[in-house]
Amino acid sequence: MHIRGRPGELFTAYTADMPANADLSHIFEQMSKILELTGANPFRVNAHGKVARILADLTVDVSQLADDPAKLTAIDGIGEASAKKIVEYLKTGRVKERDELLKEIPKGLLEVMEIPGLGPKTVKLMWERAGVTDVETLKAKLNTGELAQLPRMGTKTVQNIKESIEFIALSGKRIRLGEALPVATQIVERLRGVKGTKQVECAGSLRRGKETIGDIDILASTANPEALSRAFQAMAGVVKVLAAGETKSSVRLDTGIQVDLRVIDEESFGAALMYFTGSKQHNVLMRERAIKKDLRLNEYGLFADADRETEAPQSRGARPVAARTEQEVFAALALPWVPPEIREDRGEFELTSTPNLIDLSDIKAELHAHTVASDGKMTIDQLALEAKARGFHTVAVTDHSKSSAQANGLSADRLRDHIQDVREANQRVKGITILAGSEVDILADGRLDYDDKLLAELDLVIASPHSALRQDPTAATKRLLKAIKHPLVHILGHPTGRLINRREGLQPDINALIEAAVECDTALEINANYLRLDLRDTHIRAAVEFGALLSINTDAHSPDHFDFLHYGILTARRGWLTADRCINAWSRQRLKDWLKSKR
DNA sequence: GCCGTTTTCGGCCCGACTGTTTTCAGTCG
Repeated sequence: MHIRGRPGELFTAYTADMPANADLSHIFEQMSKILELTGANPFRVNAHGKVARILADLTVDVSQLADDPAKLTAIDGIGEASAKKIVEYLKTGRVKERDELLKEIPKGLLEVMEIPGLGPKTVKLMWERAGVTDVETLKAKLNTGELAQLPRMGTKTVQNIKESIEFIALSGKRIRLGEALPVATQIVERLRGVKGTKQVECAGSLRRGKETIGDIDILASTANPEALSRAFQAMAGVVKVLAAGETKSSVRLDTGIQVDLRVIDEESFGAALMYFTGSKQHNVLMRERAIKKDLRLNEYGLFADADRETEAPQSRGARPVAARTEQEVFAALALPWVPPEIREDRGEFELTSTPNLIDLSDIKAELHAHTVASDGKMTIDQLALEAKARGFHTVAVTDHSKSSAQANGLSADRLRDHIQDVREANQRVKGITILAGSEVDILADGRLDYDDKLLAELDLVIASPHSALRQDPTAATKRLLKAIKHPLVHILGHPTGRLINRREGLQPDINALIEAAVECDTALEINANYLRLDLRDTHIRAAVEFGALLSINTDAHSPDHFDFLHYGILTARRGWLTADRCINAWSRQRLKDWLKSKR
């Protein structure tokens, strides 16, 4: 899935908020599930699931591609049949095949399939042989003992299903990056302290820096696997041990987070780290790549043995071609080392060298921070000293504007005084440049919250949406475009206003915003607060592709919020951002010149 | 259903763990 073009046309395609994309993705996902349940060809099931994923990742509105089916089939993974269904949906609002499929099963069964431990085979069996049609009938029949009569259905399985139902009722949602990473770091530290332990690393979607994660994956090598597994299962917060094998243990914490530990030989640590880091789709392509080279890739290494009829090579004592480090394995497959954050099957297999993605140490300026003047906890001086302690050359004071009354936004008069205070602080505090800025509300119609005369007095203007976050996409696009094109605006702050797991936010035509941002030399923010991560990874990728400037900011309200930068960096890396496109990584002078160019 | 630097047909990634079995199916990642 890698197509280039201009914004608004076909181009590398990555996620989006277009309703048609989301609807179609859901439809294909549903068809995949029903096909699986009715025992269709697994590859057909998989193909539908893949189309669902592609549609969810697309940044262009799929309806813009539908005038010519060739544009659709040009996308890797979408063939004639899927293209037809997409076109059918856009024309009629339905997909006939999906309607037919829905008639084949009780709708509640799809929900039953979501229960951990229950797959298509079991659900089908329970439906056909015990009359289970939804979660409610399942619950009832679990209690009557009726289900235990089914083949391969013992008391343990029944108990596990009961517990799984309770569990999804309690948690359900994926955990945010900023909530999972501190937990994982603590576990990794703890396991590193266990005697005999050699290496412990985080893998999975957490290592890839995804905005939300399903569970925490940890990899370790040790001279004493039993001790490590015991220590893992005995950790504070463990409420249930879900699995406890020789190489894999799995526990659930009181917070509802599931943590998996894999114990791996030192010799195959790299291969295993790669394998358990994923993504799934990236791994599939890596293994296919191995097969094409007459090699076989698994979590034990890359082996010179493509014969899948035989016993696994590691079981026969075969020596791997590469296994100890990820670098070795990538190199043996004629690939540069790919940073974990971009292992998503979004074009990484076309790389000829490791991209120089932005790093935490590149960031030299914080351009979005609040003080006690609005809703922050720091004084101007405290903010400046914290930024200085983080090694920054510049910090901007950007308190809220008057319409953000809930955040004690500054009236025009208060802002004038505040600017003066910042100027004085800039004289007083040595070793850092303090900019007088404002996070100005973008009103629902796109007007800004201060007049131009006042805005012109500021060194830096971030314009952000804070209200009317449910307006329709067309209005949202118009509103944000107006802010981007405003000659006094430097940065568009948290463009969609989304809150992960809590609020969808605006759904503007992101490509239109990017195009305008490039044209007007306005930077788009990557808000590093883990609740926001706005822009999101796929939007960043599109912005990077079209040469927009980006600004990674923590939106700090207190000193510890500076730590959010890590999440912003991970997200930026997922969007393939390099330091030269990020204004926070520029030198003091270059940044100053750029800010001046808008005055 | 999708795809093609040996293919328009015949393939499609790989292994661990659990619970039920007595040799393995189902699920998961």
